[in-house]
Amino acid sequence: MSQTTDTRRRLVAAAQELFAARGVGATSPRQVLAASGVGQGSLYHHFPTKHDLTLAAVGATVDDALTSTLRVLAADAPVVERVVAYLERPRDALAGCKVGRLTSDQAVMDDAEVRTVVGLYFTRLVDAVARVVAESGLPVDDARDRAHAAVAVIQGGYVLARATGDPEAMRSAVRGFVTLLRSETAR
Amino acid sequence: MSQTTDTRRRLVAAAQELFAARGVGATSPRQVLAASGVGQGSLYHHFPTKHDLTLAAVGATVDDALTSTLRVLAADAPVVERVVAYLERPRDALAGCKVGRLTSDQAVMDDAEVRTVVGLYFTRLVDAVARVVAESGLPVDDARDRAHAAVAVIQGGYVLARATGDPEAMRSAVRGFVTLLRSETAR
DNA sequence: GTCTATACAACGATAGAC
DNA sequence: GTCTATCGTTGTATAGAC
Repeated sequence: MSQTTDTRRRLVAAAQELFAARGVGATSPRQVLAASGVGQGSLYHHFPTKHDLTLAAVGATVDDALTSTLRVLAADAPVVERVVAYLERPRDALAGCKVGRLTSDQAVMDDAEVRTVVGLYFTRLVDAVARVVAESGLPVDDARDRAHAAVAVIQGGYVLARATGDPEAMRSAVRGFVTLLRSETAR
Repeated sequence: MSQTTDTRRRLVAAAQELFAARGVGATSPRQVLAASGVGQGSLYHHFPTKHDLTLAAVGATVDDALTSTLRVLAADAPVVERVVAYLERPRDALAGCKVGRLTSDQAVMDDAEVRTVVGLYFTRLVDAVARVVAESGLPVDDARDRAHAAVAVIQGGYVLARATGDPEAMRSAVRGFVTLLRSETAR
């Protein structure tokens, strides 16, 4: 593995962490430098502008998140339980969703390319959940509505937990939704 | 009405608009000046620091939002329909929630006083929805879970709509949740 | 209370030596 | 590919006249 590649990775990894903790707009290239331990010249060699660094870091974060979520949804279990497994997955509620938080980050929304990457994450996530729900035999449109609601409960759970400073808010929202989901199935 | 009060109001109104459109961290005192038409000296006379201006503007936005939502929840209708009325309320989904978006705004989360105001908004909102749900006779804990889920669906709906650039994502999430809510009631 | 002018740090980015 | 030094701009805030 070349040194080039290694430096690049350290920069991207440092950017991913800082973006997750403080957002893109509130993170400066200088902070990424300090966190990664590389020099200023190196950063601008690998990533000429902040846009380039942001695209690489957000792209990596989106890939990681999608991969691990799709694995949970593909488990060998009844349809409802696979959706419930997604919903009840352990999460750092107070940290917020690494991807979802970017939708109110002006530095992201002002950058068409990065915004597209964030949009694709949610499109694919909702599609994956909808496919699972549709296995139950529910009409496709209804399955998509359920999928949107499920993903929204998680994203909103993050907002509630962060706003109140209480991770229990996320768990309460999930419990409320799962109860409704199961009560329907049990009918 | 004194000129002092009027200048103050124009500053707060301009700050509210800019904060709603671009967030607190991404809005500078200079932009507030330009939008309000007042001079630099005036701003710093009424609000010595950005913190002071932020607290006033966010406080006003929270008050407005809470007041109008509580009115919807107090309508004269069956319990489930009052919750549905809150859920189906017309919203500018692509703009995001003026309050919810602040939970991923670093300038807000770094300011303990402002953060508290945002937290209280959601605490009160969830409490209000939970009280309505509890009128149905559901145990209090279950009512609170439903309320958290309902508010989360809306907040998550904003995230989905903004991420995908499609307001239909919010409507789909709401439809999915309302269907589950009504199916339970109809049992 | 409001104005103009200014201070000082941090921002994103570039220059040019090695 | 990486370094140190520096650029021009904007951020938040202050000074002092009116």
